[in-house]
Amino acid sequence: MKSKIEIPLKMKDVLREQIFGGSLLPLQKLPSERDLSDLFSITRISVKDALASLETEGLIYKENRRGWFVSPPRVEYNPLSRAHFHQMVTEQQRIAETQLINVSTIMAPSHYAKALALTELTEIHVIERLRFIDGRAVLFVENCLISHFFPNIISENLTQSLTTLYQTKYNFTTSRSRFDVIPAAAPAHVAKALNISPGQQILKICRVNYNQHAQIIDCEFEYWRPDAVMISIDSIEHS
Amino acid sequence: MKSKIEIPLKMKDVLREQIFGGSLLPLQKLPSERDLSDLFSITRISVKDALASLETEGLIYKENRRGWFVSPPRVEYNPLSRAHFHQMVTEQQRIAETQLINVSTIMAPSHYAKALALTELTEIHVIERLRFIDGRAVLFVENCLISHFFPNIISENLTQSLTTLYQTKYNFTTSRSRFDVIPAAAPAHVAKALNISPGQQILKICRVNYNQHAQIIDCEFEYWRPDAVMISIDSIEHS
DNA sequence: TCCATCCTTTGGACTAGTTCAGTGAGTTCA
DNA sequence: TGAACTCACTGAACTAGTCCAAAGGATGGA
Repeated sequence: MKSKIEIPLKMKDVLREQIFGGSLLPLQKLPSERDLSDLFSITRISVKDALASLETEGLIYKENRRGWFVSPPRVEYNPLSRAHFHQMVTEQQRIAETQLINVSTIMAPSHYAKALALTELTEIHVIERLRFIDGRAVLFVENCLISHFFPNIISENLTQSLTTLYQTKYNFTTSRSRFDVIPAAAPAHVAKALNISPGQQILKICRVNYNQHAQIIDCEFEYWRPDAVMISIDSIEHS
Repeated sequence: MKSKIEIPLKMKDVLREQIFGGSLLPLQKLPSERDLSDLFSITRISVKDALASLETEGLIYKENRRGWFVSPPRVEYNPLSRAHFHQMVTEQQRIAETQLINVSTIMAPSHYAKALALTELTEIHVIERLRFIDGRAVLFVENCLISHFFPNIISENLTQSLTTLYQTKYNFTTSRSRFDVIPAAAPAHVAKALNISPGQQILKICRVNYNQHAQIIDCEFEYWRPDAVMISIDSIEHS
């Protein structure tokens, strides 16, 4: 009975073809899982498997209890470049937005203390922001600033680039940065902000920035929707 | 009826605890899906969901029709560093092996031609290799060399570092490299070599290397098991 | 000793349903 | 006009099974 393995393959192929062929456009909604299961005469579990598979290919993405959508092209992101988010996105003819989610001032818990190489209790500001490309939430960012380096920063406009703020208001330039890229699962608070299910696959980037005096001044945790980005680095740009 | 959502969560929590607690050691096999479904009194579909979720956390991995295993710690990988695979792995107190899968000499098909910036029909060597860490296949690599730069290279020992070979035999040093990191799905030939199911999530790295005369001499496609690696880059190392 | 063959175990890929909980559009009402 | 409410629709999370194909250990014969 060949049909058992061929029908779900066919559904994947049909959708893939329509996406590449342009019948389904970026950000467009796919039919519901129930409708697809009727259309292709397969069970919803098979539909879900096929959709999940197209998702890991980066062709489609889902929003919690809203449905499945066609992924727009990836943005190219160079974590070593000085360009900030809005600049990078605009250069690629896309539209960037930033939304401030939360700001808090706390004593650094262990995972932040470790990233910042803190050896004693230190006060930090945690700034949580959500970033959009073409109206779609693709990136959740947590910035952790060692608070004594940045007096009164929390009363500034925190929707703009923090790097610019460091430079203009505190006279800090980023002389060095270190970062790790890790395929990971979305923590609950990130999943909520990005409107994905907790535990879903995301791309995590941990950055540590040093100022011109070789001091660690802040670190950043970025959580990207995995279909939205590609990391792109050229060694010639910083040699 | 709370039990419906709590039991699968419990299974995830139990396994996670045992992994972090050390009751389940790296490379150790988990009970079969059927056994887990009996042990926790949930269906195999729920077991599969929970296991898939632990997989995206990077805690476990599977091998085709063999079972689920506990993931060893990630290796740190700096694609910009000159260190080759064996050196990098050994420095991290792990054991590296390389296995030659296939070597062929062909006219560059479009996806290779694009990466190599070729404008006309050009002959290339394609070297496919499988890399192991602590006995586990974690990385599939395709190297594409523009053949006129490397006369007779295919009769060399291709299990060693190609970069070293470029230097000692052809007097080429890598002066610049460009690379992209993309969360992607495993193509069929990669899935087969890594013994994962086709379409499973992997981390793809595309590298292009330039020699000291600023010529593109080869490119490389790396396909990593996503739980096996973290990309780690420090801007100070190349400034 | 070696090698082919069998047989058990494994995940892979399905069918056919149910219940639950957010989303969001449309309706109601002060 | 605008805020609150309703309700159909969505994916999320399950249950309970079936059949298939590859992997690999056990078996047995040359």
